[in-house]
Amino acid sequence: MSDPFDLTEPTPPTPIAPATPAVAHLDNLNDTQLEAVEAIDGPVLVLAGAGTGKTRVLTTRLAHILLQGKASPWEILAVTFTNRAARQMQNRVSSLTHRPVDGWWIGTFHSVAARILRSHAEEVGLRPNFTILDTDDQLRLIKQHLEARHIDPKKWPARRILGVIERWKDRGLTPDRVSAAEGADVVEGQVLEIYGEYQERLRTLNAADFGDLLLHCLTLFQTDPGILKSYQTKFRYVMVDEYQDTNVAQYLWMRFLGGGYKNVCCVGDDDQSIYSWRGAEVGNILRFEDNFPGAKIVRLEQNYRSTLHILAAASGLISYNEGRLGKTLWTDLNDGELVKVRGVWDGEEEARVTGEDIEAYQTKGQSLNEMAVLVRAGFQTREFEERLITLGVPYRVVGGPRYYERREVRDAVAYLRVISQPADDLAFERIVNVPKRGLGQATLQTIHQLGRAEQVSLVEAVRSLVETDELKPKQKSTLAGLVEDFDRWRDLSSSMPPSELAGLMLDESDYTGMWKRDKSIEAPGRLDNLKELIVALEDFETLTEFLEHVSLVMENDASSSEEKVTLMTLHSAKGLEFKTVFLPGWEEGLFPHQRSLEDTGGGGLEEERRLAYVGLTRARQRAIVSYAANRRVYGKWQSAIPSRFVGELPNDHIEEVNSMDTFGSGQWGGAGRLRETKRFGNSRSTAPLIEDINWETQSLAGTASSFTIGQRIFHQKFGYGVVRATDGNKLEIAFEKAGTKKVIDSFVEAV
DNA sequence: CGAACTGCATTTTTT
DNA sequence: ATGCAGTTCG
Repeated sequence: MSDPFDLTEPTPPTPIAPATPAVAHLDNLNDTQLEAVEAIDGPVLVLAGAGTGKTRVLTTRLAHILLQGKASPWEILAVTFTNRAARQMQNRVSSLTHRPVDGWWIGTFHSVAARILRSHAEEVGLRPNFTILDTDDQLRLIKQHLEARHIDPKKWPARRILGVIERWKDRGLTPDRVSAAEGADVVEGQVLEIYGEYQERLRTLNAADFGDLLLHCLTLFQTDPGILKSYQTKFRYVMVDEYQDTNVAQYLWMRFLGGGYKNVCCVGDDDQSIYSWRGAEVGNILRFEDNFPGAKIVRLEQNYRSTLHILAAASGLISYNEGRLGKTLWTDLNDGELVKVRGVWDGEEEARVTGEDIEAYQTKGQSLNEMAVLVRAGFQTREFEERLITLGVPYRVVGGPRYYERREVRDAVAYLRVISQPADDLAFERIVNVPKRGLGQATLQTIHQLGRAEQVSLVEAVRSLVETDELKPKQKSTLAGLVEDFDRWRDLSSSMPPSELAGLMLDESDYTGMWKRDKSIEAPGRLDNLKELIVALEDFETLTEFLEHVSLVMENDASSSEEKVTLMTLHSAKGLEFKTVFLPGWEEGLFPHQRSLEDTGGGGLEEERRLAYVGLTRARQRAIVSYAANRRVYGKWQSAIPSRFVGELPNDHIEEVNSMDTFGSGQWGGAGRLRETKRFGNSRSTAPLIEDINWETQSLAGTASSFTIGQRIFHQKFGYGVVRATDGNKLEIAFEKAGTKKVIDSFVEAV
């Protein structure tokens, strides 16, 4: 089958003929899974409950289509939300079909949309090498517009404005399609105008934000039926993962693309819809049958992940939600352990007891990799981190700042962007005075003015400015030199591989020099990141290619082989599973979170409940829910009552664990509880006595928290080592015997 | 121009 | 408690 319009495709390989008519890939599927896999024609909705083998169905189905010779790899579109999911699907389909993934259309919504858009950029007013902006860039742009309109940024934070605009984009609304009444209450009704200006500005910058990748595709499909048709003819099969998380724009997008053959298959679980706050529309999955008449619905209800008590607890909880499509999960597995529910005195005790549990399970032979602490909000990981550090239990926190969001990486990328695309004002602004070149606000203002007046990019404005006497001599010569550098680097870019160019540019611009001179503790790490970036660049032939990779795909796989407990939010835990799952902080106000109750009314609570459901269903063998009677929130102590979700867990499947029993102190009664708690507190306990003693010990030992990188130290448990990094009172130490660990400084002595 | 200061908000996150 | 952003001072 030829592919008339897409010239970028590799030579079409011969369609896959089933090597043998055997269908080995269908072995090991249960009846409903098989039904879903074999239903390849017409619209299909697979309602896949947690742990029911969703990924397996999706990948097997794709492989099945290929192996049946129903379509060639480039005729199937499969979209996911995350790169991780996309990669997983690629790998599994590739191994099922024994074929490389080249030229397949398996990717995230955004990467596929970008791929389509690059081929037709001109149709929506962009050039093919357009830049993809990230949140930081977006905010800076919005701020500029707010400033121009003299809007008080305190009253109307850029975040808020951007939020409104993004929700419009999520709904597939370009500025001209937003009804005038909308946003009337935001910035005195000016948001819509700002949205329009913002979009215009993006075009001038030859840039698109993430939302645009989809939105521009929609425009393209609507305005050019020929192009739409060509894609509709191309994609014989369309598959969508995590359908409950799609927003309206994504729904429209995939409906366009699947509109030719109407062989669309969406997989999802309405009970795991937890992203409405970023525009996901549960209605997409709830209304699938209306949107795709004649759709076949397959329910996957056999759970292979969790033991009965966990599953029953989760099912009981989620049954409090209304408006579900409804599934009855069941399992073959044994009853397993009851879900433990533990009340504790405060957050510190919660962390301490959890830490003890983790050590106990580890002693019993369970891998730390199989344990996770899942929290509602990011700041909650802190207490657990501190506890695990004192215990010397390795952990990793998922969801910190991403690699490409780090300052040095963004700066370096900005340099590349200026080279690749001189019209990229945002990149230019970012690095014009980094490293410090004595070009401040005033200078920038002048450049901006001219740029606006002449309708040219900032770099162009600078070119004219240095011909005049508008600037002070010093700034003038600096800018002239800078533009010269840019030009020289750009010339080199045609003859030099990107990685080499980047190295040269970062050196010549004195960017690396800046960090080498920096004496702060982060500086060495930043230089490492820059080196990493240059290594990453080696995989790319062109700058454009690399920049797309950075904005859409790149991530930090700080994958160490050492076993670690995982700390992360419930949101980022979706799709994962662990033998043992700790679910702390089940208190009213924290979980369900106060904001979710206020903002979205009833819908907010249900989404929180789904989040709880997601949390429980991550557990294969045991789940431990806990709540504290007291918790410090923003530095203030607050008392809390157990989450309503605790009460919604069915009694038959839980056991209440009194944490005090752990210490055989049950006989102490009420007042004793408090004392007991404090007595077992660690050095950070609020009990005055303990704190005083520790201060004294510290000063006597002479171990102030002034360790420096490279310093040699001794630790009671791990022996000798060298300080690798510091973070407040936390130290990262490379021990001679025990490997690299994080420890608290008071446990370490200088030698 | 850059460094220190003050005020203020502070769920969840991918691309 | 803490960080970040915007403002003020040298």
